[in-house]
Amino acid sequence: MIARRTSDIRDRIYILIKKNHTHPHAQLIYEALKKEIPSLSLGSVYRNINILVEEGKLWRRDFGDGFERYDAIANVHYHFVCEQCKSISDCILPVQNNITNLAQKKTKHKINSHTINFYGVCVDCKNMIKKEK
Amino acid sequence: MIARRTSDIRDRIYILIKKNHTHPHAQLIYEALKKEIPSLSLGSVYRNINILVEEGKLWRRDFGDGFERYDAIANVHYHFVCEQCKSISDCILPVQNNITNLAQKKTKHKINSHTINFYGVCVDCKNMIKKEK
DNA sequence: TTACTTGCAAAGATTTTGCATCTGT
DNA sequence: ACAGATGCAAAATCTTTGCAAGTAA
Repeated sequence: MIARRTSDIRDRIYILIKKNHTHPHAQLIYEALKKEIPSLSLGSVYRNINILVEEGKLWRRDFGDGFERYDAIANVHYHFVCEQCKSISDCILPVQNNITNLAQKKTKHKINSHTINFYGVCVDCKNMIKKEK
Repeated sequence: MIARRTSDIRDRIYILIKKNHTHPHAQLIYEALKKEIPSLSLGSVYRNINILVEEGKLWRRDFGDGFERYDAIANVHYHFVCEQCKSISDCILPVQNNITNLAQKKTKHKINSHTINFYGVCVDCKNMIKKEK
């Protein structure tokens, strides 16, 4: 492993992703931190995110909207994706270990983990639709 | 809706995705069909895939490897992603409607559906590892 | 004939990378 | 001083799009 020096930028990126449960992508992280660190460059955001992923502090998540998004690994949790506004939010549910067991019985592949994404309409979009009626 | 004419290319793309359970991405579909239709262009593959998605015949799937992959909608099923070779295969398991119900109780968002991805090591990679030992 | 489809190449969008400079240790 | 970190811009990768030519109905 490469010896890492401390990096204020890297620390801030990690804290931001950890605190923010909307799983922001690189551009959004860049815009948020640019306010505090005007000299910040987008390349550094990408580079540091990749280092954090390598170090196992972040997980890359893809929700199919064309951006790489990230999860600060703390506890396993699932995700909700709004089909209207494409927003992503955490879905706190007990880890369904029985699903992994069930799947393991059906396949010869070795299963280590699983992710679940729920799709639907978020509260905000539901309210918006109500008002339009 | 736009009036669609028949298109041999579009038909072949649909059939290929339907038959092939590895969820190939555009470039792979292009390479496979190029053998049969030498004049084929990558742009047409992308355009036709998008039309099929619009028509509801395909679903876009993202497994986080930087490519858009596709599913010919027939029956709901889950996926297995090999962490080593990144291959994707179907994981046939009864639809876990209870999970959707469970999640619905925990959130105010309206949940319509869910996807599950299992991660681990596929049979081929397992065998490869065995041989190396 | 009309207007959808195609090939080609250029343009877009997101992410990575080379290089000179800066900085933590 | 050394090696990692940064800013900047160019490059790489995947996908979309404009345009002229081809073609199903």
